[in-house]
Amino acid sequence: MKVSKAQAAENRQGILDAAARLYRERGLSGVGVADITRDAGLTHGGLYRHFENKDALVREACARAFDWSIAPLDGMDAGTAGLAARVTSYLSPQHRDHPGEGCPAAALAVDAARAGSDLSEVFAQGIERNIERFARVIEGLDQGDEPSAEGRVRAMQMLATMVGGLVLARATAAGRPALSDEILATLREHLTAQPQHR
Amino acid sequence: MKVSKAQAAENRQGILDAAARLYRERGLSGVGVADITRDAGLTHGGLYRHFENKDALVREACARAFDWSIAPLDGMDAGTAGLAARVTSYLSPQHRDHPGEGCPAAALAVDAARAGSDLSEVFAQGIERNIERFARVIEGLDQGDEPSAEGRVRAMQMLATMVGGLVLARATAAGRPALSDEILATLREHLTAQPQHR
DNA sequence: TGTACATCAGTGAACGCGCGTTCACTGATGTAC
DNA sequence: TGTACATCAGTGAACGCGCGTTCACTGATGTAC
Repeated sequence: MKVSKAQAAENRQGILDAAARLYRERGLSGVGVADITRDAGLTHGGLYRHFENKDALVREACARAFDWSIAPLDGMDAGTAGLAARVTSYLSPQHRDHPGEGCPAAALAVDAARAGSDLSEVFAQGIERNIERFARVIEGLDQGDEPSAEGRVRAMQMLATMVGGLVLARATAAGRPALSDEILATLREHLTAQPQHR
Repeated sequence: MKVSKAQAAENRQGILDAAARLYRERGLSGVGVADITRDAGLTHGGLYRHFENKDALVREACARAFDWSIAPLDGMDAGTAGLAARVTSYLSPQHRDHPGEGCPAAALAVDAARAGSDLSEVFAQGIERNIERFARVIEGLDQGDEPSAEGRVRAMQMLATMVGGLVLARATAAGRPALSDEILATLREHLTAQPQHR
């Protein structure tokens, strides 16, 4: 049956929410469209009233996941305290064990690299925004200010280490929990100490 | 028809070679067993004379990929020159564009995190070996020597940054080549300069 | 404000397809005598 | 060394299954009068 415009818009958001979470949890090829609509409380047939095909859904879901993961960086007070908190939470066992609500770059970047250039563009935007926001926080700048080249370099270093650390920690978590924890703890210490002596 | 024992062993190796390459190129769920045996010049039915199932093949192929990717570290002369060369080649556009012959951690760690604990154990072993070899090279030690705790920490930092950098560069390569190149160049510079002033 | 009707979000059966795995079969290999 | 035969690596058709997508249908919505 037909449904009110407001309800339809809500259903669309519900599908995107479910997709963003499930894709990060199980990967782009580990989730079927029926899994997603079922999770959103709908049946699979109606999906195509909202999205052209699975690829379009994936793109929107990834973009939404990046929006969510970047949002906390905007409201952050500049300086080392906020930065250290962000690093600590990023490299926490909680984040490692719950990719569904976590960083889309760490969860899906490898999948995105194998998909077409449309999805790569979404990731490039998300990663670029992450670099910019990180650079601003590192340098203690306001929203409008342009970060310096040095700040951008530092942001890339931190992001690469965080993403790589989380990826390695996740790959080893089931097989050798002690190694996984060691990786997280070591990098957490390194990255929260770095700002002072560099 | 039956085939000589030598030929059968050769075929088994051929299947593993093809699997190790194709899985790194397209991901664990992006390649079918028929793709692999076809690439090795065989048909799919005979696969199960060599491997119990797809999971067992994946595990052996990943272990083999780690063996290959770690081997160059053994013959390396200790010191910053060899280390810098390794970093430069790891974070090169060539490595980014040819995952099939590259680092299995960067190519498959996310897939491994979603698979069972058996595969995670393979990755934990491979990553642990990588950390140890890297720590030895950083500290200029021989094969038998145990690296120090500090060397191990430094190795984890370098590896995480390299893996994260390569993953981010790959995810952005198709959509924004300039950003992808910038990430590689920035991290290359950072990691090859670091040994002196730390 | 009421009424008639076109719209269209959502349903669920059906489709074609590719996957991992099985299995009866083939015929060269390698062993027993 | 020759011969007979059991072994088993490899073949290719077949299977059940889950996937993305399509489509005829339903009936509440929201518009036209």
